[in-house]
Amino acid sequence: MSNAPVSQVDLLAPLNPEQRLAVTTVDGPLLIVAGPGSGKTRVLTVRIAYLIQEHNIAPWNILALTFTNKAAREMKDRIERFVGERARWVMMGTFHSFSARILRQYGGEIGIDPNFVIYDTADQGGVIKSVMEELDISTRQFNPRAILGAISAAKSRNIDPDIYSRTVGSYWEEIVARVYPRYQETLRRRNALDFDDLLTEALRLMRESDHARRSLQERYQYVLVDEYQDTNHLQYLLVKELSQEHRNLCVVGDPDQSIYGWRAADIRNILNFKHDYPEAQEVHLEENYRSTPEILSAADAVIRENTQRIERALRTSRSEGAKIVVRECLDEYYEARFIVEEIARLQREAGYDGSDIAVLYRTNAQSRTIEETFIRAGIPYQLIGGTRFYERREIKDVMALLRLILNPNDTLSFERVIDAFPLGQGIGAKTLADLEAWCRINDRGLGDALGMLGEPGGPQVAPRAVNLLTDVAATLDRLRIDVETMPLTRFFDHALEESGYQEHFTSGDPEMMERWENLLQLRATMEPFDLVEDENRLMLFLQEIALVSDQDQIVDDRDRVTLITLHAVKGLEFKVVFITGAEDGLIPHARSITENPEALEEERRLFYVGITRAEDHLYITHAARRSRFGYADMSVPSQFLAAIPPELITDPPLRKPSGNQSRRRLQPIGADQPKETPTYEVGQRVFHTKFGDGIIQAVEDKPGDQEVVVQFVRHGQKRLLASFANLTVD
DNA sequence: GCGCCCATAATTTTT
DNA sequence: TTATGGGCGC
Repeated sequence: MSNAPVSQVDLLAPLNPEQRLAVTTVDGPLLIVAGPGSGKTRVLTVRIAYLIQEHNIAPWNILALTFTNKAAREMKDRIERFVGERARWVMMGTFHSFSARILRQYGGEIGIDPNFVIYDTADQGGVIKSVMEELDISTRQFNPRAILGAISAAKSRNIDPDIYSRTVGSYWEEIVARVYPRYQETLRRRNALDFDDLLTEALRLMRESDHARRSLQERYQYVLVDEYQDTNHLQYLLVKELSQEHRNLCVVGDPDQSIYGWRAADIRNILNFKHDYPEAQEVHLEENYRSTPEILSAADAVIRENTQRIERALRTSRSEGAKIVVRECLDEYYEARFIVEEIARLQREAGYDGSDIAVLYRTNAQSRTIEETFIRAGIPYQLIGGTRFYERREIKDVMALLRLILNPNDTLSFERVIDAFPLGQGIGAKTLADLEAWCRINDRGLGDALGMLGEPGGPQVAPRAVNLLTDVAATLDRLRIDVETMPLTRFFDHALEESGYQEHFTSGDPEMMERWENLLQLRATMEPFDLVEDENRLMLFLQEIALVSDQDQIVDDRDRVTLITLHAVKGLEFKVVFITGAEDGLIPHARSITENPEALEEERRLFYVGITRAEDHLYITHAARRSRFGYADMSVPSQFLAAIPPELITDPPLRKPSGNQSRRRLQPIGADQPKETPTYEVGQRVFHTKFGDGIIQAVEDKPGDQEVVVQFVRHGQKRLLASFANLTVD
């Protein structure tokens, strides 16, 4: 790409007046309230290009914080199209990856070893459990996950263990107050930071290191924050610190799309922006380029029910489209089949690709039935989130080894390696507990413990264990030297060999072969790092893995339908969207119905986010009966559905007043499942709501269904699935 | 120290 | 219905 300057006119030409204002209001704090589909990403990218191009701001003086790394990457690509390679120097990333970056760079100034590892939720759970054990708190009586949640909530509000212990008001909080400080100490000894720590420590860095604060504040002349409605208090404080010097802070968000209150996102950050920055200007983007009027009106009708919001009027630039299909299904299997059949029809009749379609659900558990049905029907899909790739056992094992090589104090990874690798044969829980006890008493890391084995003052373990551990330590030390000299993928092979892990995969057992395939996939993600000359390539690799978001894992594949939660789908758009499980108890989730009204409003916003992802077609399905833990439970349609004006919803399937019962009619709850599909025969005269009158040319039996070929009077020949075609026999 | 078996809890949502 | 974890025997 050439660096030929693009004129201001070119940059701004495709923008509407509101968008233009959002781009050209350059100095001072700016709040952009961007409705769904209002071209927010375009505004952000043009704004950055504009700063570089028209205001001669150096790219490295611009910081843009996004919600996912994928969003950052895409924005960078788009900026590059405007300003060329210079775009690479814009600092872009998520709050977490940016924080990790500045901590690696300046962390030493506040006592953080730059080789820290990042602990994910599962790692955190492990630490909590071991701390609870140490404190003799029963993990059966107190749910470790709940304790972790309480600690995380405290951290997100910048409440440290000291402050927390002073505000304890219940027995439960007392338990948390005992675990919290020990948890933090354990992480520190292990040179590990959890997700929240990345933010708390980055903030501490800004506050406690004059050098870091000055460097960063001076550097970032322009700070942009996307999805501002979902930032938490820490992120708010961090942004405030970063933008202090130049005060060119531009935040973009939509209060109606705030859906992360449960993880301490504070909607007040955006609502109070003008209060916090009195000189701030405000621009609203209200023209929607994404959805049909039907979809936008439905979304608007739903969100209007919320009381805690700022009224606004969204406009659509699109012309009328299809009505919204709201469909009751007998149970989740019928729901999945309905989706499968409708997708087949859309692809056949409207030419949509799989990648134009998304199926949304409230809980990951719902994806299973849908997946199974898709597999049987041969519909390619990609599942986002759920049981994640990096949570598979073999992946976690190998990652533990890699992390241990980077950070000798990572006890958690060490324990996993000892348990899972032939290398650790003969070393048991007792020995590991002894090591940990020594670390705790002496306030030293695992690396020291292994180094002082057998020495006076060293860890007290059985003599046999000393020998075994010495061998392990020696192997790890050798690997730490090897990693310096080998490309990462070669090191991967080498480490698996040396640690004996490779042995698991020589049997030819199909399950093990599948696990091996997964490992090869992990190896493949390392390949780009082979080109990295930086001696920190292992660290960079591990960090990238630790901070991938669900959305980051989406691949571009024309054929594949996306299966994704309502939360993870934020910021994305699809031509066709199915919102499934629109039942009370799921959306809104049972947990939020009983809680405070604010939780219910957040659920409604979540539903709103789902609706507004759709461009052309929106389907909302709900089941009359759904199984939970193997029991079938009756469900009622989501209370949110009532808000959608009936005229936006398709008429119920056409039925003749007499005679042939339409098989599409919902069976009364509790009735037997309809076993037979109505049978169509060649030569029958039929009526289709869209194609009109026709005559059946051919019938092909399918499992549980029929495929019919119909010659329509006005629309020619169509091949239709009987269960979907909405055919009425004359 | 290791492996098997049975009881029991679990499903909100994620960086 | 599935995943985990504790208990127990070797």
